[in-house]
Amino acid sequence: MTRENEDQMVNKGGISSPSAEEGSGGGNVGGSGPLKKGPWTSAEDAILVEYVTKHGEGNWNAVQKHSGLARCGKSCRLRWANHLRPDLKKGAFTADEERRIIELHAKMGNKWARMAAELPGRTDNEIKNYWNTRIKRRQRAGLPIYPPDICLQALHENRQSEHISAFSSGNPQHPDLLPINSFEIPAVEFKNLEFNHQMYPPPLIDIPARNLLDIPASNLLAPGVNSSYASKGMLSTVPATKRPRQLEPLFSGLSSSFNTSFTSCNKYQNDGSQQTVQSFGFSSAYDQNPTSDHPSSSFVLPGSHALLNGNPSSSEPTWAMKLELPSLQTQMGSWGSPSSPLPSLESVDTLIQSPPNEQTHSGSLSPRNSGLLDAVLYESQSMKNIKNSPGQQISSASMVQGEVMDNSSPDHHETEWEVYGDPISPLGHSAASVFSKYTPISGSSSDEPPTFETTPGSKVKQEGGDLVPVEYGGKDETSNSNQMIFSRPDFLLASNCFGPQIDHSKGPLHAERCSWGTSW
DNA sequence: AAATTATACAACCGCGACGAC
DNA sequence: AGTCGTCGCGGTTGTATAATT
Repeated sequence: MTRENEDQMVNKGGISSPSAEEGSGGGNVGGSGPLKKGPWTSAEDAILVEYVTKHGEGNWNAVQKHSGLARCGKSCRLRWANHLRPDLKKGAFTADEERRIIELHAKMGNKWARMAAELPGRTDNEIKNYWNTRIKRRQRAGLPIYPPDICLQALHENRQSEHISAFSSGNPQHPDLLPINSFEIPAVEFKNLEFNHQMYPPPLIDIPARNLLDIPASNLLAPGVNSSYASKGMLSTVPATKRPRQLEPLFSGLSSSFNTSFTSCNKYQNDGSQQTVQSFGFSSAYDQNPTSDHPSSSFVLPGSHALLNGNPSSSEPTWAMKLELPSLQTQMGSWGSPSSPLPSLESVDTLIQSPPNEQTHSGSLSPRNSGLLDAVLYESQSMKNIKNSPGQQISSASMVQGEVMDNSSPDHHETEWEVYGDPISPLGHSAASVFSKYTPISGSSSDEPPTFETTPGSKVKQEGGDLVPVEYGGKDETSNSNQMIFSRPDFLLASNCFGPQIDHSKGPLHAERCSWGTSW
C-alpha cells in the first residue's frame, strides 16, 4: 500500500479520481494479496506503460513481480489493452465506426475481440460497452437493432458464404464460419423491418436489393434455423429470466451515421421493390414461386410483419423476449441449434409478429409465417404496392394490421412517408388496436415516460424524443378503434415513424417528433 | 437549486478455450 | 495428461456525469 499512497499522491489532480477510492480502501480487495483493484491511477499507468515499453506485451503476471505494480496480470493486461496502448483511439465512436460496429455485429455477433480487430484503435471492451448501452437505449425505444441496409449486407455476405461453405442447415458448428453463415437478424429487426425502410438511413454500403433478395430463404432464416452462430447470437432472444422488462432501443447511438443516408430506404422501396421481391430466391409459404414475376399477386399482403402481430397466440407471450439482443447468445441454443431447426416456425413467426391477415393471406400462407426474410419481401412488395396502387395505397401499417384501416389520404401519406416515414399512416391505429387487444398497458411499467396529450383523447408518450401514442381516443383519423394503446415496444418503434402521424394535424410537432436524427 | 434518475464508461469477475511446458 | 499462463467473452458493478423532476 505504499504503492497506493504513492499513486494517490501522483494521481493528485489526475483524471478520474481513483485515489479517493483507494484512500478509502475500497480499491483494495483481494484480501491476502497486496494486489490492488479498482480504478487505475496515473502512477500505475505510468509503471505499466514503462514496463510494457521495456519488456513488451505479454506475460502479464510478470508485471507485478518485475515492476512492483500491485495489480494482477489480468488487470494489467486489461488496462493496457483498453487504455494504455499507444495505438488506441480515444474519443467517441465516429459515424463510420458506429456503422462498422453494426455491420460487424450483424456478422459476428458478440465477438467483441474480433470486432475490435476490425476497428483499429478500438477495444473489445469499448465496443461491447458501446453496443450494450446503445442497444439498451434502442431496445427501450423499441427500435430495431440493425438497419435494413446492414441486414441486407449481412444477408448478402451470408449468401456468399453459403455458396462457399459446405455445411448447411443441419450442420454443426464451424465457429469461424458461423458469423458469416448466419446472419444475425434479431426478431425485433424484422418485426420492425417495415419501419426500417423509413427509419433507417440509406445504406452507406449500397447493396443492390437484388443481392439481398437473392438470398435463399434458408439463409434468411439461418439465424434461428441453420446456423449455430445464429443459435448463439443472431436471434435476439433471451431467456425469460433475463428478459428485459422493457424493450430498449438498439440504434440510438447510430443516428449520426445513419441519418445521412435515409433516402436509400426509399430507394429500396421505390426502385427495387419489385425486383427485390422477385429476386428473393427463397421459397416461402407466402410465395411458392420465387421466380414469379408477379409479386403483386402475392402481395395483397397484409403488410409487413414487422410491426404488429395480430396474432395473439404468438405475439403476446413471447413479445418481450423477442426483442432481445444478440448478445444473449446463450439462449439461442435452445431454439436455434442446428439440430433443432428453428425456434420453430412458430417462434419465428412470433418474432416477426406477423399480424393476422385474413383478408389477404391465410395465416399459413403469409410470408410472415415463413420467416424473417419473407417479411422483407413482404415489406418490399407492400411498398411497391403503395407506390403503384394509388387507388389502393394502403399504408404498410394498415397492411401490417391485416385489417383495413387506412383512411388517411394516400397521396399525402406517400409524400410524408418519404420524409418522415408515413406520418399519417394509419398504422398507429391498427397497431393500437392490436395492442389494445393483446398488449397489457401495464407493461409499460415504471420506465414509461410521462404521457401527454397531443389531441383530445389521445395521449402520446414521449420516448427518446419521439412521441409514442399511448392511447388514442379516435379523434380524427379513421381509426377503427377508439382506444389504442401503444405501449409495446414494437409500437414504440413504429411510433418513431408513425407515431407522430397519429395527429398529423400538428405538422411541426410531427416533423419534430419524427426526426430520427439525434435519437439514433 | 437540489434531489433523483438515467446513462456512459471503466473495471472487475468467473468461466472456458487454447497453447506451451 | 496435468498444469500454467494467456486470452476472450458475458455479465456485473461502481462511479462520474447528464438529464429530469
